[in-house]
Amino acid sequence: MDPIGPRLKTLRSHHGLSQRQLARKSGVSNATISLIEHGRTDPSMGLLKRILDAMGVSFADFFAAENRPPEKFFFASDELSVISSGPISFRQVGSDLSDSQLQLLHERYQPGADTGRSMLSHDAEEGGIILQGRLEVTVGDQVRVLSAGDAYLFNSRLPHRFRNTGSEDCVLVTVCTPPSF
Amino acid sequence: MDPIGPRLKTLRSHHGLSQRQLARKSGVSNATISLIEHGRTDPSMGLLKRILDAMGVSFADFFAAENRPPEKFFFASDELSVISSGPISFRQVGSDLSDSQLQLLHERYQPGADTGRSMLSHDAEEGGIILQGRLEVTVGDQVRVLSAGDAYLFNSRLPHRFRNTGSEDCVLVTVCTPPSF
DNA sequence: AGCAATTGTTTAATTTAATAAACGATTCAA
DNA sequence: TTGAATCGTTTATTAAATTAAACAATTGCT
Repeated sequence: MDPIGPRLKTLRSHHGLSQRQLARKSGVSNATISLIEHGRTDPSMGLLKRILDAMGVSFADFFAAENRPPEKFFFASDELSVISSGPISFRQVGSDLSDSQLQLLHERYQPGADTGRSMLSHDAEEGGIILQGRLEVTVGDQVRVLSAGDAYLFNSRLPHRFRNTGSEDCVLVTVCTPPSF
Repeated sequence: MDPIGPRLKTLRSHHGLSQRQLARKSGVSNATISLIEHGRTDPSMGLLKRILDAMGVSFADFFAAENRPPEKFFFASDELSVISSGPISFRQVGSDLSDSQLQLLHERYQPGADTGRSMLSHDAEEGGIILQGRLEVTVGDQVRVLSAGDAYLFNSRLPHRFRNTGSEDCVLVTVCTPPSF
């Protein structure tokens, strides 16, 4: 496993707590916290949970991300990578999302553009906000035409479809977690 | 967290393994596996990891929160819930995100609006695309002024700040996973 | 200066987890 | 009906985590 000691230490300092303060809040001895942070002991799950609880962090949160921060934070408009062209164009924020949990896209649907029905098996979640034009969105057995300012949010396991039934381009910002491609 | 014993037991049977088979694969005694499944012992992290490794399951997977799909998928423009008003206004897609991994916002910064420095302790990731106006974004020790079409993407653990240094409103779509509030 | 209250670390003692081995209960084959 | 092999559980022993207490170093207050 990866060193949880340093992770715990930075988490503690981010909360502005000393080893002894955290020890009091969690009911764990300060010695144990020191030993864990230095990797000199293999803490039990129950003990680790008491420590994380004291800082309001769940196991899911703590183990969720071993993803290092991306070195590139800002993207000029012309730096957005074009993923696909044709009747539907995607402009993605960031080029390599292998370390990222977030896929942010600027999309444009030409009149008549249609994704077709897609059923994604992986457990993801996606949403979007319409900026311009109209878009017909199908999720499960529900269908709705959204226009500028409207939005959607659903679990990607559900079958879904996007279609521009209007006569003008439809522009929207979408997001997916984790990235779908 | 919830009792890991029953969860581990169902995971094991789902993999078609007996206690002893799993014991051999993981290098852990079968007695220990029985004790864990019955909650009669508090396993150490290293031990639990060996068991999960034998089944190809990561901590993140094991503790990943089971998120049920939201029953509401579509949101009309005037249904976006206004989270905060003042110099910065947030319009959020969805009202209750407790089951969601995705927080999608339509934001408007008035001239001079400033979030101040914020250091979030939870491990999240956030991004956004500028639609209108200009916004000064600070991440770590980097600063950049973004304008329409530009974007950002970073890990929320890093200290960051948003500021509208221009003379007109700045409009953007942002996303955060998991939700920050 | 000094005293008091912190900080993080280390060590001996204690509590607890982890193992090896035995247990009774099944199943299947001879 | 045996015997062998498996299953999950329980117990005595061993190994390791956890603690309490003392350690040296630092900070702030008088």
